[in-house]
Amino acid sequence: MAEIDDSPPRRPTIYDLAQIAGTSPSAVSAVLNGSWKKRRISTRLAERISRIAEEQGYAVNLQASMLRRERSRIIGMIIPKYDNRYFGAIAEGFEAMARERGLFPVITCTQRDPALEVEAAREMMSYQAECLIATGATDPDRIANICTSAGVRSINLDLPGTTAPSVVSDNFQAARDLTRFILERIKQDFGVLAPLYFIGGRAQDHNTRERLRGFICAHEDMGLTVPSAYCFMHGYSASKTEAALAETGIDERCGMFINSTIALEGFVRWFHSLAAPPEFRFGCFDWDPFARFLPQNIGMMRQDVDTMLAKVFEFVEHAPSGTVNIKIPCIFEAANG
Amino acid sequence: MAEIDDSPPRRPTIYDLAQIAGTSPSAVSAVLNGSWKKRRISTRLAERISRIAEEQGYAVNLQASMLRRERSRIIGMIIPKYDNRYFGAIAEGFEAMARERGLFPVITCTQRDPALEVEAAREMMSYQAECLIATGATDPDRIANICTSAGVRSINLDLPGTTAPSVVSDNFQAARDLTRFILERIKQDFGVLAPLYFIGGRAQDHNTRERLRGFICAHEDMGLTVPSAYCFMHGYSASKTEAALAETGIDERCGMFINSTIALEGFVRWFHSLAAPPEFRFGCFDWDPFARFLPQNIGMMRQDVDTMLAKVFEFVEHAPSGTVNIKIPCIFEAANG
DNA sequence: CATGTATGCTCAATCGATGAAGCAAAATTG
DNA sequence: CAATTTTGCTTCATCGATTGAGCATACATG
Repeated sequence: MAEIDDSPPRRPTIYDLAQIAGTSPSAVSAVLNGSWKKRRISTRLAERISRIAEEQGYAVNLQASMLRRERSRIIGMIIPKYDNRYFGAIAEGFEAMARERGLFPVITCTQRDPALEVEAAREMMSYQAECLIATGATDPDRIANICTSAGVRSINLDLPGTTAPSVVSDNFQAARDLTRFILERIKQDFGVLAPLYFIGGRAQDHNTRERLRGFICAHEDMGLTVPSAYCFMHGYSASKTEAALAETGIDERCGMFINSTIALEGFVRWFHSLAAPPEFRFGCFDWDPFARFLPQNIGMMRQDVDTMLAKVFEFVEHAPSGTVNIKIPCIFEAANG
Repeated sequence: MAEIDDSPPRRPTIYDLAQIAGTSPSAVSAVLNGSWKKRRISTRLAERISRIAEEQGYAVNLQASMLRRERSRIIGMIIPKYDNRYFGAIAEGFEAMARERGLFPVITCTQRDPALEVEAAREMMSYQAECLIATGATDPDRIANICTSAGVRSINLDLPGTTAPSVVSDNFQAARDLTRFILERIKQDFGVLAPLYFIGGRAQDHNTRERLRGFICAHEDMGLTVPSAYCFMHGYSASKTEAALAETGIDERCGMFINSTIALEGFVRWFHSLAAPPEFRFGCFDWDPFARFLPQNIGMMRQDVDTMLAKVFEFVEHAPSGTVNIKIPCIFEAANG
């Protein structure tokens, strides 16, 4: 069948609209970007142009517009994963808050891969992002340097850096509180006061270190010492956590501090693979709506995403002077497990 | 303190690099975008320019580059939420597969808000996206029209439309299988063959309708009729599902088909709010690593995200002729609950 | 009626990268 | 050695929107 070449009704430009309206491209531009009042275009012409733009299905070419303008209004974010509620909430909240402020959010997920993080940061620079939020970056200062040398501001979220302002959870305090809660609970339920296991995270990771510090501190508060063999830090991986637990004999009737929901996935997989699942009590740093109801779960430490993002956007609007590292308290939620 | 104005080491352009290298902007451009072999630039000059670009921290201005080029290589996706594993996996997989193919993925989350969906689609057009994937759109044809009138291809994912090619789960078959599995299980565990409750989703929603059809069909297969009062479809909202369940008296020892993880959130909240939680068996359409281990959960129907995305990218590369609607089988995973 | 000012537009340069066309010098060929 | 080809670059128009400057015309003022 012979096709008629109606194929490329190419996206209309302001030149096309100007032609149709019998006016100049600059009038069209002014009308469509809202500067027409200031540029003394008559209401009559403005309405006509708007109507024609509508009819023609005109959409501004942001590439051209941003090239000419000084500001792109793009705000970038890199984030490790979308596989848990914490990062999911950060991504959703970030988009919503950016839009509220008339900014264009662009998020890229970097799989905790340092090379991808760097690549993504460079990509954001190329998009002329005005500001980049580095969430949970493996090397925040590296990202901050990339931004600085492009004249772009950056803010660290979740994991702090030393070059750019940072907004993180108060990991130490929250871990200390959660640990105390678990210790008290095993004493109450099992009648023993014994050290907990610490499961998940990376030993080099700032947040893990802070939480481990709070964990150990809460033990000391109660006169306990944590044997180093009680700490399982095999990265943010369910499978590695599961494998590590499977290799070790863990006593019945003890307590565990699970350092992330991803580690919790490994933990529950291991737990349910056991022929005779033992009695435990665990608490988890980070929140999940289903994990809440898992048997033996006694509480989750939920990070306060809304407050963290509010702080981030404060910094977006007024860059703080000097190196700041804001710590946001977490919200403890007793579980029903 | 008097600040020295070293402030704007403005982002260097190819003109700046050309100046430094004592060459022309087009040579710089050719070297930096890889077309220099073809444009007969000497290796010597190419190396010098590359070094200078490196030193100066040059990053191409994609706005300018894309304006000039014919192709943007941007591929857009709109997605409702990031609050469950299904959409999370889609987002992560989409980004990875797009990058593998040398495309720039841009994802926007639209909160199941039809107005936001339209706004986001228009924004993608303005970014000169070459293709838009509409995931779980409330009105896929609306989005497809916006794309078509901008000369952009679109593909529906998760929810089908009539104008653009669609890739969805085989909701009917998977719902039928899941329903049969639950029915058999309650017969085995409770010794009764009784209709199940259907919980979650929207009655107007295509996927819900298909699943309901499979649900009813599986009942008929076993000689059962589903009372209409057994269906609770209060949207994709945990709170509304919870509230609806709280208002109704549901018998002990029965089975339920939960139509999404978000409905499951409402269900478990309701369940755990009861003074004396009754004996149930439930299965859930969609998968979650923790929900898997919830007591009384007997199985989850996991959507095959990798296969769905593979199909989507097939369509991205070779647009299918005519209206196609590909149905991808789901993967049943028996639960340990 | 000359002068001033407000109105309603248009012109043209510009943002940074790209690539077709062109040009000079070097290398090859007959 | 003249003619041709190859090499290695540069020039310049272009993508679409923006915006400072400018230019008629209409209107108001002294």
